Amino acid sequence: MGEKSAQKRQLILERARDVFIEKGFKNVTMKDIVEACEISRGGLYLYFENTNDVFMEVLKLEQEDTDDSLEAVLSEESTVADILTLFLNEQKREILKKDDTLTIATYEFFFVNKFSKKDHIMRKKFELGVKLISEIITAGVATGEFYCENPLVMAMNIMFVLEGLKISAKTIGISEKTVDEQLLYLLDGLLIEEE
Amino acid sequence: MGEKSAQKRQLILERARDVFIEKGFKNVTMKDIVEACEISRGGLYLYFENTNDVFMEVLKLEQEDTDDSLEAVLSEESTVADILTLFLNEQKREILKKDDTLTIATYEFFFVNKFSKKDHIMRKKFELGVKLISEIITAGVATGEFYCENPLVMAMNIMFVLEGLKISAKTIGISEKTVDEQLLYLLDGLLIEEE
Amino acid sequence: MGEKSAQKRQLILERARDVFIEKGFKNVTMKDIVEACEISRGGLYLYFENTNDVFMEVLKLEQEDTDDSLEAVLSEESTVADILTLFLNEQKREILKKDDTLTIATYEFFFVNKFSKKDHIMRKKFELGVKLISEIITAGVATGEFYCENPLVMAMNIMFVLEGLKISAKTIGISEKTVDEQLLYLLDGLLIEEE
Amino acid sequence: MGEKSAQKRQLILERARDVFIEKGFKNVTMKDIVEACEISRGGLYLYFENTNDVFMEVLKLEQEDTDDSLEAVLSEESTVADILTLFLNEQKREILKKDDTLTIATYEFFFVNKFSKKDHIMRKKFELGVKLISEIITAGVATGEFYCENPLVMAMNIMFVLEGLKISAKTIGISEKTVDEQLLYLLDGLLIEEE
DNA sequence: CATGAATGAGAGTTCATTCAT
DNA sequence: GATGAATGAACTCTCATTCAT
Repeated sequence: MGEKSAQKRQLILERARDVFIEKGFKNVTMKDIVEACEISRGGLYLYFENTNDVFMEVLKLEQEDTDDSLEAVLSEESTVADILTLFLNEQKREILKKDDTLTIATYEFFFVNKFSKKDHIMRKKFELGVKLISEIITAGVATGEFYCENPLVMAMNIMFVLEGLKISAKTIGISEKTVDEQLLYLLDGLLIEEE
Repeated sequence: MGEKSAQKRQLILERARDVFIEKGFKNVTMKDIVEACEISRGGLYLYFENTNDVFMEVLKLEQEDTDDSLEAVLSEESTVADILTLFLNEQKREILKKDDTLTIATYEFFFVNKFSKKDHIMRKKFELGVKLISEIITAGVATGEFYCENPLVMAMNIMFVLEGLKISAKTIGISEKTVDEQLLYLLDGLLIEEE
Repeated sequence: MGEKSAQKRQLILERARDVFIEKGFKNVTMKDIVEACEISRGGLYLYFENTNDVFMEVLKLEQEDTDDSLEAVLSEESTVADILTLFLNEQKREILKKDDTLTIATYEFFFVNKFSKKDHIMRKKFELGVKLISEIITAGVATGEFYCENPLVMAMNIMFVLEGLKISAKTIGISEKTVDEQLLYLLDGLLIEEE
Repeated sequence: MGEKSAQKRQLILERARDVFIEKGFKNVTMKDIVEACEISRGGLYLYFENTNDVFMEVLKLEQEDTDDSLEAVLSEESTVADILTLFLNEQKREILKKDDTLTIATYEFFFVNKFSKKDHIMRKKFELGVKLISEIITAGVATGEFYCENPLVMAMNIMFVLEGLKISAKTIGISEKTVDEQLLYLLDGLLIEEE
């Protein structure tokens, strides 16, 4: 694929991303993407086989961006409590974001498409989150900022709560207050109680 | 609608339930339901307007069943810890159930269909769970079995974890061990630590 | 058919008439009529085979009413010019009536259904009109009120103008002023010019 | 839409015209047109949205043809009486044409579809007729061939008679003799009576 | 007579996918 | 590579009509 094609591919993915954000995954047709890209009907098929294919690639790009922003968080020097707060705030933003998320599309996609653990982008993201949090916790325990008996289980717990908040936000709806309450509750569970 | 029609309606809902379990929500067409029910194309429309309509009714039935089984749990006399364990085990079963859940269909349905808080079946179910758990906790605190500063927030926390486990089971996959770990973690957070 | 059935039949025709007025002929389904009559689906078929059948009967009733009102016009003693004016005003009302006419339904019906001259209700109505007008003209000529060389051709001419106005009102739309202008023009063609 | 598509569009309109002539407007389905054109079900939708859309375009083409033939009539040099006769004969032909007219379809179409005066093709055609006739009359009055006090009203009168004849031909049926009689009557009303 | 559930044909419409240019 | 016309499968939905009760 030449330089030019790569550019076109990129363009398609950007436009397709908007479509998935707007309509979720299952509601998006190849026609929708074609129209959003101002490309020819047959043209799209030169780059992607079907909406699954397109969405996978959109997701990969997305992941790269997330990784970058994660790194940014970690590169800042601060106390572990601060880092965790930063991370949780980032999550809060994503949970409450209304019209600019691939969340719904992503869920819909992985309901239907099954992958091996190795190739499972969503799973990887989850595991990365667990790893990050457990490392923060471990570090916090070391500095005496946190108290935690089993950092891994706790990290997973935090991730499940976040996941629970995310899906609830997209289904039953959730207030900012509730999110704050929950994040605070998580943090409180870690902090050494000062008596 | 006479007695007989009511029976047929019931039959349709049962068969439709199976279809939704198998295919989720978005993938189900009126044709699918017609075929599962061995009725005529037009026949289905005598009872339901569209798949939304059918699914709503399936969900209502489902809810009634859940309510009944919840009552069963509560009617048994036992310690609050036992009741909570019972409840969590029930949830565990639902989380790990493979091919007999409306979970995916339900998520798909509520991604797309928005309701007022009042009419939101899924939300009601969530709130019922919160209420149940917080009552158990409060009771447990009274008997001295549990320790908890804010039962409501904790109850919500438990529900979000459960929700997180449920969605994760249907997307990234989850092992029984992980579920057990998390449920135990929740329970541990409540029990008075014996030193 | 017993007394009771005759009543029901009558009711159906009245309700069906409203439906035809509202929707024309081609747009009306048996279902529409059933719903307007609050009768059972199969019930309608006990009285009428199809919408054609229903409409024919509606039209017959309608015709009887028209005949009665025509008679009323003629029974009043007055000059022929007055009678003609009365008749034309009656026509004007029908031409300009907006939402209470079978006009469109009637046209639609006779576009599709062909009858022998003998059974052609619409044709009979036309011929009745011609007969009436030509008699009035002849009478007017006798009294010296009118001038006319060929009353029959003129009567037909008047009927065609009326027909033209009626169809135009329902297709391209027509103002009251235009109708008045035309009716006056017709009358003027008959009156002896006073110099 | 390229050259080729334009050709196909044209083909569709021609075939569709035949269908409308045969079945009127309301009876024609997209399927009918598809079958008449030997294209695929979806193919037709590339060019037209629905039967309304198709019919509108058929009508526009038709109108262009009429305009051309009108011009032809006017370009011939002759007395105004001759021109009027020519015009009326053209109308006569259209009134009596049996199986090659869009008349019924057109009426059915405009019964149901309402337009603003500006966009009303049928109305425009009517107004064009009025204009043409009134110009002929005015010219005739100038040359002394005709006598007429109000050319516009008379022109409209002639158009309404023609309209009445047309609709009557399609509903109650009408003989050539009757048409001739009426056209002669119209002409006589214009000619200076030689005493 | 009367009901209304049930059937099945048929119309509308949308798209994934192909293919000649 | 790129285009976009064309196809045909699949779905939704509506009714005329029948028939057991």
